[in-house]
Amino acid sequence: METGPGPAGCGRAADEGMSGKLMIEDIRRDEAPGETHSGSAVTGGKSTGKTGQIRARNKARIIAAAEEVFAAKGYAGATTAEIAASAALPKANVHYYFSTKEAIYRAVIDNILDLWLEPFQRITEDDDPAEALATYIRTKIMLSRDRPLASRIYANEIIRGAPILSDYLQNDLREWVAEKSDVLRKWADKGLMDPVEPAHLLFLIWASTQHYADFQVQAKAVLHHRDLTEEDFETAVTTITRIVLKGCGIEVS
Amino acid sequence: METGPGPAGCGRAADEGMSGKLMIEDIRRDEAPGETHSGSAVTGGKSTGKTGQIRARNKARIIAAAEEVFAAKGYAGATTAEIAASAALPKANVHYYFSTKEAIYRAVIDNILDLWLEPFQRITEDDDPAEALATYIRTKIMLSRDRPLASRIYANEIIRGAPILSDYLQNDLREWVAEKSDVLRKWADKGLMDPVEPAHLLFLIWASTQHYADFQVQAKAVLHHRDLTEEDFETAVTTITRIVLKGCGIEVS
DNA sequence: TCAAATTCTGACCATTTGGTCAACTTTTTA
DNA sequence: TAAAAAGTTGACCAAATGGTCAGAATTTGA
Repeated sequence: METGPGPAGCGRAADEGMSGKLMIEDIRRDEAPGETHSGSAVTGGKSTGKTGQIRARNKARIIAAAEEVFAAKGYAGATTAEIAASAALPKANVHYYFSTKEAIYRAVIDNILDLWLEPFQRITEDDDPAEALATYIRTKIMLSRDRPLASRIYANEIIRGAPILSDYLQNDLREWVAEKSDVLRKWADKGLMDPVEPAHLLFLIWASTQHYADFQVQAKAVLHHRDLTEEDFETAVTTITRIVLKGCGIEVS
Repeated sequence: METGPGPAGCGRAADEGMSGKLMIEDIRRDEAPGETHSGSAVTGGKSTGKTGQIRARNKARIIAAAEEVFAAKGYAGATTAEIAASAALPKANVHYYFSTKEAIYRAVIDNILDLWLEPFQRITEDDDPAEALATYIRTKIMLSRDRPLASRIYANEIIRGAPILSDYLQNDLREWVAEKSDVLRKWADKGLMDPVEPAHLLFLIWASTQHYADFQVQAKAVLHHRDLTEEDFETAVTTITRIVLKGCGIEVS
């Protein structure tokens, strides 16, 4: 029997001060011994207080290292030893900051979520559809370019059935999609675009943009055997944007 | 150090008679003891000859069971014990047919590849763009509906960097995409569609159709908490088809 | 400056896991 | 029908892995 991250549950974290940037309930749970410092897992960076300096720095290092390992090997395939090695820390030291492998994983995922929804939030009814969608698509592609590991980890989590993100999917994401769907419907009502099934349009955009991170080796192999270039990403933006806008009957002003 | 499937290499299999349906080089490699029977791993099914009856049946059972486990847990997360349990066979019996976990995995992947490229091959220059693309999109969505596990395993393999499929990506897939790109360009030349970057268009179609298998829990959570219905898939087909065709400036006759 | 708090780490351990094996049973073949 | 071939399986093993811990080293605060 797999020991993996228990099927959701996500006990609310009553822990550290986590700069409340995030409305999403904090996935984080059991950390290490005496957590009494300031600054979030990574965001905090150089933190403010004098204490927790080392702590914040090391946790960030571990999370960064873990991101690489989890992205390449998946949850089960990642070993704490490899994460430790990648962070250039003794394994026991890693366990000083994160009591379990799952805790590391949660921290990594937690870290990714802001990144994921922020560009999404910016779309509002008053925006110009063409510009709003174009910007959204571009932002998503750039995220695939700049944070491919984050994208892969997210993809992996969802493919596995979202063992620790099911709460997030069913609450936060669901709600936000409902909101944005409203926006899209309003645009359609105003005659600014065709009445396209909103959620499915969003799926199409997510899928086709994240593809460049998740399926990077495939794109690479198919396009020219070499690493994707700036130009590739630019072409991706152009192609997807054009198809989506024209496909939805959106006039480009 | 991970023991995972070695980075490609894919030694050509000189083994069993594999009904040569597939041009793709057989991934399969080390099987069990005395392989001298007929019928492919699964396709063969009830096979023809008298011998190999049990063998074919059991291998198919193991592969089917393994598909479930690999899809849910990923390569590393899957255990031979769980695969055996899922196939309702003793672990030692599984190892009688497949000497290693990697061998099982290769058989599973091998089995998926036909499935993957067959609908793709049907697109030719003489087809009507609208109809050809519509059919392709529909077929892909139906594949996501009917074989979600296969899709997830493939996605997982690519996300991990295609450790055993890199040969396939760089040869077969690459070549086929080049061919189909030609078709798309010809269509554009004939004025049947806009000159869209072919490979990126294909990426968009692949990504947005496979999304319904790979990100099924997400789609489920976002749409209505329940399993995707026939109608959901139908809406997906309609939405994607409309956007792609209109977006590429393809007239629907 | 010195005690308390925090951080660091090598050694260690229980469990899991992929894989082996020899004895046994069933099926095939002649 | 009997020997050969194929299939079955419980018991076992070495390696890998997540996690613990006690003591040493360093940093912090008064």
